[in-house]
Amino acid sequence: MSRISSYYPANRCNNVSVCVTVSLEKVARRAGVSTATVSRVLNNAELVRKSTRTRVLRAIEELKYHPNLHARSLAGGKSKTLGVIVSNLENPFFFDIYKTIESDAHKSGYEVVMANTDYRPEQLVRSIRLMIGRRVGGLAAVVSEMAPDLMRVIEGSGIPTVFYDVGTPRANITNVRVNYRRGIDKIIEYLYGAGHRRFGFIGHHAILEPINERMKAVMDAVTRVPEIEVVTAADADTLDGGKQAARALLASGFHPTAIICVNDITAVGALRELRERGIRVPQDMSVTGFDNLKLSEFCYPALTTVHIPRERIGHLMCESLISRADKTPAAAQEIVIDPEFVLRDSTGPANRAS
Amino acid sequence: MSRISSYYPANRCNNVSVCVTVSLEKVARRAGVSTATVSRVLNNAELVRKSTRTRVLRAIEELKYHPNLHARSLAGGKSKTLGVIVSNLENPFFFDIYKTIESDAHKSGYEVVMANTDYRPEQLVRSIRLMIGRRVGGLAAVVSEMAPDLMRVIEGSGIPTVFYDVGTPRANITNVRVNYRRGIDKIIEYLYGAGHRRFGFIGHHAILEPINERMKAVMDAVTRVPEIEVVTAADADTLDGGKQAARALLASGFHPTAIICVNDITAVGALRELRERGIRVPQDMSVTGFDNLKLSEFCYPALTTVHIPRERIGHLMCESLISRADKTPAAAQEIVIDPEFVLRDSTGPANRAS
DNA sequence: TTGAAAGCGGTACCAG
DNA sequence: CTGGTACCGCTTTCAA
Repeated sequence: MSRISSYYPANRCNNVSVCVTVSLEKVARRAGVSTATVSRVLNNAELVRKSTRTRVLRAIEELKYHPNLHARSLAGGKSKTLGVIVSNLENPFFFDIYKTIESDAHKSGYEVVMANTDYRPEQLVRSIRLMIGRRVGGLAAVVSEMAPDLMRVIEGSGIPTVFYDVGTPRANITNVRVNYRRGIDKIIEYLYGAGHRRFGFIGHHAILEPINERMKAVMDAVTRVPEIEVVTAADADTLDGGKQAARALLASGFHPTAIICVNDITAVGALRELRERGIRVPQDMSVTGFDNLKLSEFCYPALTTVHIPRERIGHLMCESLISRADKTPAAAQEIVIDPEFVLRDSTGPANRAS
Repeated sequence: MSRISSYYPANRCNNVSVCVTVSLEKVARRAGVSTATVSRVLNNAELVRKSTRTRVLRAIEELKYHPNLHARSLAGGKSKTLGVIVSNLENPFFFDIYKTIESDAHKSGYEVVMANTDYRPEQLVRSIRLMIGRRVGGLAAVVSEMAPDLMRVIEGSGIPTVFYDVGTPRANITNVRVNYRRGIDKIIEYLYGAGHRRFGFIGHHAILEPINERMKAVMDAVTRVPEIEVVTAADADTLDGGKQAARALLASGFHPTAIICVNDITAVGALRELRERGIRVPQDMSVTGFDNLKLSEFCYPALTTVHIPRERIGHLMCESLISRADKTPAAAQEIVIDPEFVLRDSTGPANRAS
């Protein structure tokens, strides 16, 4: 139930439009100076006589003047704005990177505009166009999806860009990526050592393509060590998705002793499904995550996972952008990060009885 | 360790700047038409002869033309952009509302720009100025903090605005709020009925002010029922914050039988602290959350909490904005939502032994 | 130190 | 249907 009460009659809009269009010119007129002077006060305050400045400032105050940013960047030609595109801000993995970029950008006097794609390629394209249209000074794409000839569009725009996870280096495009294979290998190595031979792999739709590195790393392990068996399942990159995927996996008839999840979020979802079925972790089943989110310490049992340094990634991406945007010509490059294994409570020796 | 490899020498930037400034005019010239015609093709495609349009479209394609959105909104005067400001996007509570607004906005042809304040009033002010500067067509503020005379600035801007949680209705400002008191009362009522008399209350810094409704509701309960005792603690609105607050609470010497948390995130943090100390939930201690995040079902034990309909709130906020932005003059109003109690596994009878 | 004026890249109205 | 053109609000020479 909700209560709705009107506070103002619908037609009480008289004095609102007063301030609808306060332009530089009006401020100038009120202060008895030219628009150029007002502009100077707003920017290089030095070049204006103090008394004049005070007068202008007062006019700005009285008129509640807010400069039109569109006009500003149109006239100025420069941007001081970075665009950040992420696949799924709901997953703290992306949020942590986003937040670091934003924070660094602010420190350098940049504004940030964000776009979320929900892993949808059309949305990615849309967002890229939007960012180009806004003439951002740099573009960071933390996405797992890709769209045909997107790279060419970006290259054509000439905007300094940095991709995480996907894409290839180009003239104006730098790439940051994590060596997921190494991470997966470390997990399998550990589990194998603990006696596990039958693995379940839980991905999410965007990562399911056989081209994906994490997926491939798992499948390659099977090829390498014949005694290993793997069955995979995938659903959305959410808690629910992980739960559903686990359910599908367990319904397949295959009986893994360990479930390797593509990330911590889906792992927490899987934990829930196991708990509901009375399958104990790690006694009956081992579960691993990936990312080392804060949540992986707070869930129960705490997740064995692989640490991906999200802050470091954010710093690298932002720095790459700003250094190029500020005309310090740097080479486009590729940066690869090695992840580290983190042992917690969700894994243990294989339960041979099962 | 990370490997860094350069793919391109630093000075290979020759053909990049080719496309740096493709304007309407260049497209027009290439297509052999006027800028007005190109503009028409981009907007009211109907009014242009098909052959002409094809020619223009081809020129756009060849030049990789992307309209400058700043110029567009400057000339057009209108915005088709909504601003959304939130306190802490890291908390899914805010994200869920944000996502709903964004989705609804897109359906109505609006773009969305987001700003995160981290509960900092200065950041709130900064963000509001930014949104006004961008001349957004509507502004949604999902924030718990407030800054002096902020409401006046917004009212002065004339931008259709909707606040969640804070603020008061004005000429152009609508308010949506949840009756937190009712939610807290339901929790206390349930716990009291289960025999609990000594409560701990965990807030977060932004909510700690005694003016805050949730805080007050708890304190009022104490006044109403003399046998109830409450001790409060607060930290950040994060998993860690909840954990720290729980630790502080338990270190105070006071021995509650139930801990009421301001929201689910801090509750999950508190659960972790209790687990580390070997305090069983709910046998030794009951814990409640607030918000009914997805996470509250997936944590262990699943949280007893209060449901806040975040999607509904998002819909309401967005609709309020768009209806006003599209010149359907609607009254500014206040909308109050009643939350519902959700019983799960983190609460039980008071443990009289403790 | 300050003002006048030429754009920045579009939109939209008015003629043709 | 299409072209010419007057702005939109601000920055930035160039002169004064």
